[in-house]
Amino acid sequence: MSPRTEEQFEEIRKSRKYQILEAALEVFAQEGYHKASISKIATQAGISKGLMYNYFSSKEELLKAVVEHGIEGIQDSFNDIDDDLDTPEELMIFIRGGINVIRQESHFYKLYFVVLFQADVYEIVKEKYQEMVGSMIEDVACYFKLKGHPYPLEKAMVLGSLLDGIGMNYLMAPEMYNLDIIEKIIFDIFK
Amino acid sequence: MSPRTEEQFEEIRKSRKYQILEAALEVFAQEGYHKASISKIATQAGISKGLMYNYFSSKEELLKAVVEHGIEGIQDSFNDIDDDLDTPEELMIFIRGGINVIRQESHFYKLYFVVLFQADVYEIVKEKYQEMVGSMIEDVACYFKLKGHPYPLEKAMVLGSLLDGIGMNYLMAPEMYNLDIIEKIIFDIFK
Amino acid sequence: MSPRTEEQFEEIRKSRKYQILEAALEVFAQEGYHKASISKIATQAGISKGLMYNYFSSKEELLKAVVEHGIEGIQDSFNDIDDDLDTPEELMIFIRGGINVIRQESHFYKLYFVVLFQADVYEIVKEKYQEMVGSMIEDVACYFKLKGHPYPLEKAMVLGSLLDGIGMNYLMAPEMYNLDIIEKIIFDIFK
Amino acid sequence: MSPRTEEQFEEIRKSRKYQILEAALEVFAQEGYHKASISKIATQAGISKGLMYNYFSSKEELLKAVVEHGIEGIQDSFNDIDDDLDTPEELMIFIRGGINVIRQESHFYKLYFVVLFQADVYEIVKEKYQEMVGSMIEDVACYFKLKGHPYPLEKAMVLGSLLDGIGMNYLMAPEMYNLDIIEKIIFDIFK
DNA sequence: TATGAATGAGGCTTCATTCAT
DNA sequence: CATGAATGAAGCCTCATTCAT
Repeated sequence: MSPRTEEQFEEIRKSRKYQILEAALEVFAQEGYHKASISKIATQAGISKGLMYNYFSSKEELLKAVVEHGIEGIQDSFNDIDDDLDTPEELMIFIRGGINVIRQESHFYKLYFVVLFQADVYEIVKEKYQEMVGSMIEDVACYFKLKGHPYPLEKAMVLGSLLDGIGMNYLMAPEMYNLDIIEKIIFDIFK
Repeated sequence: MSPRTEEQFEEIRKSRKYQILEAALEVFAQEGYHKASISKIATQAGISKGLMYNYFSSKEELLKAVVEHGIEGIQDSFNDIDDDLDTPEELMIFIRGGINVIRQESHFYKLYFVVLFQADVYEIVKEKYQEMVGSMIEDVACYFKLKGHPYPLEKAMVLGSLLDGIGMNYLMAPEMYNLDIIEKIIFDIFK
Repeated sequence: MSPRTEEQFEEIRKSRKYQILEAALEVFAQEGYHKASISKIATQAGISKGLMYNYFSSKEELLKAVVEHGIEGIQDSFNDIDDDLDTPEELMIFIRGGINVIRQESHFYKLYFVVLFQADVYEIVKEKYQEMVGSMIEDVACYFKLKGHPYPLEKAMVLGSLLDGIGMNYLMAPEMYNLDIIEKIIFDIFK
Repeated sequence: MSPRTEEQFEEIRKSRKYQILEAALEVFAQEGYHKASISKIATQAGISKGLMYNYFSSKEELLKAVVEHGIEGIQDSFNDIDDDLDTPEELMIFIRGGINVIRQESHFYKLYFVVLFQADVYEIVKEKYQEMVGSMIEDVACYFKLKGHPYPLEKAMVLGSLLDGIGMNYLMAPEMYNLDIIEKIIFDIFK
């Protein structure tokens, strides 16, 4: 067997890292930052505690990486929509996108809330989050301004908050929230 | 000289208990259940760690008591409204009530979220919360049914979620949320 | 009401002290020295923790007093017998006395073992105990010497140990030990 | 350089575990369960407090393991005898075995008593002890039944109690108990 | 004399992190 | 690169003891 090339090592590292990030996302979301233990995350990722520290220098760094990783996922989900937001139809698509994130990225969404309300944890990832949220709100505010709404920014905030609230409650009791109907109601409100 | 009377002891206990509950509410809301330490809560309350256990038998019990204490506060805020919810005016009063809670009971509101997303912690106070939230949603659903809305329950959930979302975001960045304008927008939506 | 006389005070103190000693004996025997809490003993005695310290300056002092108190009880039980030990009949009476102590003073007997095997606790009351045990062994050894036994001291120790062992096991499972039959067997052995 | 093999890890764990069990046996026997601190046991074993929990999940589990460990030791001491108990010679061997346990496994013997009289502690290891004691008593009762004794079970209990009592007193003051002479006396009694 | 609030040391346990191999 | 043994700080909780009233 010839020794592995540098590229192969790089490949291994990348896939390991992904493995760890996925495991960490799940555990953080399930248990919260402080309750989640490195040990459990390592087990979930199928590696040893020691190896974790080869990839992430501390629990905090791991969380930061998980959040970055998750934001990328969210942004991918929104990417097709984000571009333009001019017509009501596009707003509907945006809203539907938001609700789909709730449906599909529930792990990350949960982490989002878990992290948001853990002051010391939030500090760690504040910047990344605000960047993500800010740009979305801005886009939507643009739309409402275009439509002549007197308080476009606040209206956008209301929409954003509504989606957050739906997501939050849906995560708590998915069986009670019929997202299809709720989507219709939201359409009806913001059309 | 002479020993304290029973009333004196009761007085001491009552005021200490209040003192601890307030401190705990603040620290739990700030730090989350797991990060908040009994030690810190005791310091915040100006007492020794040991004394905490003279009033609450465990951290869990303390949390339960804090939540109960907080719910009482909330219910006081809503007291005048709870009764009937028939006219749009009454719904407006209800919404204003919700927003006032966000404004005034921000500690409890934060605790509400902090607890909601920590599965193991939520388990501790599930019952108390569900009772509070359930009855409110029901009242609002009744209103929408009365008004002939096709999905009254879901509509009520949307309103509830919106208030939750507003509360959440307001807590994260109060300086960015103009609650007066937002109140108007919500009125406009649900009138 | 005329103020209480000094004698009355003395009377109260004595009866309180007795009350505490009885409660402590029970709790110590039930829970062991380290597990037993002053709080529990006080409750059992029907007084406050603080008052305990008016009568006994520390937990250790309390234990010492309990043991002294208990030894007095045991010695009373043996008093009628101890005097002379010359005939087999008298030995029988002695043995029966020992077994009756097991039957009747089980609290103290239990404390005896509990204390005996708690090195630091034993240190506290070593002297008292050894004094009590030593004098009994001596008496019995005298008897066996009189009877011409080659190792009277050891024989006495065997009898003493047997009674201790019976007591120990009886306390662990009284329902399994038929003391009447066992008494007969012992008689048979040492007659 | 290269990572440890699984066998190396196993070796480490086995020897550490033994080290801890020995230390724990000594400290538990010396101090009793409640007084013995994990801290002290760890120090005695020459390891850190934290490491203890890598091997035993709690103080209770540690005690259980220590008792099991001790019972194995005892059973080794009795191994040659256990089989049959038919002739007086075999009973003598049994008795000698019991006395040798007193002599050689004094730590465990002391633990036996320490645990026996701490109700809550006894509860932890009840099963293990009862199994050990029960089978011994049974064997001896069988012997006395064979010999036509009217109360074989009680006679066996008397022998068991005698050994317990000897053990107890020997542990309290080994210098005063000449086990060789006592052995002879016991032989003489039960022959 | 009598109470129980208050303290603080110490015990059990968890867990992020380090390190020898 | 990979493992898990090992450490130590920190957290929850208990309890003997003190003290104001």
